[in-house]
Amino acid sequence: MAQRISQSELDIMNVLWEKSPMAASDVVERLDNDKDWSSRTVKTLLSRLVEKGALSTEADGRRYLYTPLIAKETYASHAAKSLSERLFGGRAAPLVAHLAHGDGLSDTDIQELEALLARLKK
Amino acid sequence: MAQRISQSELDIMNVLWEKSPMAASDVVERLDNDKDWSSRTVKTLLSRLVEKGALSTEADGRRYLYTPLIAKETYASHAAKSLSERLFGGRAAPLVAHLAHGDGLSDTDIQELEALLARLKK
DNA sequence: TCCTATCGATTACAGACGTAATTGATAGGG
DNA sequence: CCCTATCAATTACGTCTGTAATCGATAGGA
Repeated sequence: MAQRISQSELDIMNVLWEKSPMAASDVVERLDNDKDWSSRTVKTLLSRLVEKGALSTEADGRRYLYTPLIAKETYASHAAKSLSERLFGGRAAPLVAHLAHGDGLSDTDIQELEALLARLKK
Repeated sequence: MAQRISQSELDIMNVLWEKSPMAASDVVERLDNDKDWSSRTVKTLLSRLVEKGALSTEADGRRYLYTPLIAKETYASHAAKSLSERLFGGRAAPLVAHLAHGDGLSDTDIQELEALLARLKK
C-alpha cells in the first residue's frame, strides 16, 4: 500500500499528476528544464515508483505509459497531516503560522484561506 | 548549516525542543513510552544530530548535555515551506485545504487560523 | 582496591535513495 | 537486410537511515 515516496520520486509524480498517462521519454523531456537528470535516472525512478505501487504501467508498443495510482490529493493530505503531527501534535494552525513566517503567504493565499475557513465553519 | 534531519532524528529533536539541555539517558527515558528504541539507538541518533550541527553538547562530568542549535520554529518553517513548494508551487492554501480534509482541522484550529489571518491582514 | 554499570566512541549492517551504466531486444531508417 | 537509436531490465555504487553491538575508559559501590 503505497510505501514512502522519496523527494526525487515526488518530482516524477508531480509531472504525472499534471498529465498522464505519459511515456518515460516524455517525462524526461518534461523535466529537462528543471532537473539535471540523465534519462537513465528518470527511468530508474519510474521503475521504483511502479514497484512501490505508486504508478501503473500500460504497454504501448514496446514502451510503457505511466499513470499515477495515488492521487495528488491523497498524497498531499498524508504529507501535510504527517508533518503537522510530527511537529505540533496534529494541530494545523502552527503549521500555517510557519508558512506565513518568511513570506510564505501571499495576499491571494490569505484570501483563499479565509474563504476556505468560511466554508469549513458551516 | 543544518543538514537534513531524518524522521527518527526529528523524534529526538522534539524531546529536546520540549526541554533542554538534557543528558542522553534522560532522552532515552523520555522516549521510553512512545518509542521502542534501545538506548544505543538513541545515542546514535544524538551523535548524528551533533555531527549535523543540529545539537550542541556541553560536558557534565563524563556525560554530555544536549541542546538544540536549530529552533523548532526555524525547522518547522523550512519543512512547511518545502512541502508546499514541492507540492503546490509554494502556495499555502492548498496545503491547509488538505489538512482540513480528513478531519485535520479541529474547531479550535479554525479559530486559531482566523485569528492568525486577521493578524496577517494588518 | 577491584568489579560492574554506564558513558562516549567506534564499528556494523541491511535497506532506501540518488544517480547512473551495462545488457539484450527490437523497430525504423537507409 | 543490416545498423543504429531506443526501450525495459538488470546491475552498480556511494551515502543516508534505522537500528543496533562492541570497545575502552571510568565512577561508584562492595
